[in-house]
Amino acid sequence: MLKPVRVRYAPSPTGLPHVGNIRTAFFNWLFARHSGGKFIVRIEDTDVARTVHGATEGILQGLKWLGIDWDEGPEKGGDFGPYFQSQRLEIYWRMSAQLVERGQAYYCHCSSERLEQMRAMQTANKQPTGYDRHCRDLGLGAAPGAVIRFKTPLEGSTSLHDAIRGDVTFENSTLDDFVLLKSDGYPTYHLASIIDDHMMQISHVLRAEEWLSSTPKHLMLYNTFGFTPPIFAHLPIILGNDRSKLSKRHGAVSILEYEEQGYLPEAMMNFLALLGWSLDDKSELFSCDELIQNFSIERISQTSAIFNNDKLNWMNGLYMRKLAPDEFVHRAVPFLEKRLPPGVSRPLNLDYVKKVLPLVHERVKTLGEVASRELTGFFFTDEIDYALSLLIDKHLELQKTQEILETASEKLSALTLFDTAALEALLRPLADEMGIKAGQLFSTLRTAVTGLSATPPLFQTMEVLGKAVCLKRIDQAIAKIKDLC
RNA sequence: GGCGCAUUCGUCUAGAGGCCUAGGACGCAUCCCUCUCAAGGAUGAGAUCACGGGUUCGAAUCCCGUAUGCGCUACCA
Repeated sequence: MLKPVRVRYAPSPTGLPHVGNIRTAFFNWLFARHSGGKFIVRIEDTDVARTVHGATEGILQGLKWLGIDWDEGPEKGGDFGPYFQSQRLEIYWRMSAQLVERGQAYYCHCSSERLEQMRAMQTANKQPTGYDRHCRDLGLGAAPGAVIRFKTPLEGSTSLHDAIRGDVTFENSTLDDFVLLKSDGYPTYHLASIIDDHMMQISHVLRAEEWLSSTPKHLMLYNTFGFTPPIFAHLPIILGNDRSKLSKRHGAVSILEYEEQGYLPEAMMNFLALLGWSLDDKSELFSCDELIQNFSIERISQTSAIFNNDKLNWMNGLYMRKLAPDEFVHRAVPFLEKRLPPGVSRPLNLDYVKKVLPLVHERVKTLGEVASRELTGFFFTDEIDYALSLLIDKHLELQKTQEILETASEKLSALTLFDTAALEALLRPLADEMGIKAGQLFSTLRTAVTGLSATPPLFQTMEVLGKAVCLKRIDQAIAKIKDLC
């Protein structure tokens, strides 16, 4: 009979939720949802020294932001708790003591100094590093500073069948007597995860490839405890653009940073899914439901993937453009409120914002950009600042530019209805009348009114800015030219 | 040093012996659209499938070796 699917995401709270880490969580979640199983979150807070305050909250927030919910775990409980390993210490003590009693593990009194020296010697002699089993047969008892080590078989080999990589075999002789219980009373990953995975009835372990090498240790433990091991699937690692493991120096690595920058969770989800998984040779865009429906371990790739920010940006832009106008406004407003310069009065005028945002909707790659100086700054700040050279068309004289602005100002003031249609009807012929190209007129006005050379369409921009602001800025541009003379 | 995993366009990938003169996507280039920027449309450049041997009538696909990359080699996970 097939065991019900129960998978877990077991982060250790030692920092912000890394995208690679979250991707592992995501694949576990997809697999659980696809197969109607349970997704469990278990916090592996066994490294007291490296534990970062607030890290658990950050990890959970990252999951929530993406829409990854869990069936058992922190904030939720469940029938197999507690879901923090720091609250399960008695279990690990009992289990490791049991192994010592049975002669399958032993107390080791070696000091860290001795261990360091030993390792230094081994490295110097180009010997494989590893514990020399000094205490293995000494029959030592518990003592302050002692650890419990596993009695790794000296001979034979351990094989596993990985769902992604196939059969992998390790010679037992290459494995040392690893620590199960540390001297501070906390278990190592090896001990704790095996016990918990068993007790929580985990059916499949999908974890990052860096764990592949220690899987034989885990298998040995399953074996000596008499537990049935789960199915293992070791996921490819996510790399930075220089092919090394993705880390801080590659830029944003925390899922929370992406949230702050204004990436859409649905886009991030789609992008992450494609990092190590694919459906076929065509499909790229998947909704969450489609991912759940189509996900399978068999289609996970074996090769590590570089996190390609360009593609993420493209995909995010795509999802942004697919947002209904109202939805876009709804999601963008918080970013505007937060990121616009302090000089802009709050709360923002929502009616005005609703007119501005459609103009940048298809131009923006992230929600955060919505508040960028280049894109919308001129809509919100009173003063715009730009170099005079930007105002003067390459093919026009300073004098001519001034003339253009003055004429435009005059005509514009006479306009009663200041909307896109009226502006176009007025300005297009004006270029002809003045003997210049429409593009020259428009770009001169664009700079005067926005301070930028690239903006949304001029007439719409001017309509949103309004007659008063446009005239004021054109006059300021004229003054700017006069100042120079 | 030891052990393990991997190796298809710059990047993400399709490919499970003949459908591959290797397909898609991002990025890039050119053109179209156009008041600028985007968006959109079209076209194109870009991979002797890491290399070398086999197996086979036939290999990107199977086997072996080499190289390279990555991971592990902690009282970290």
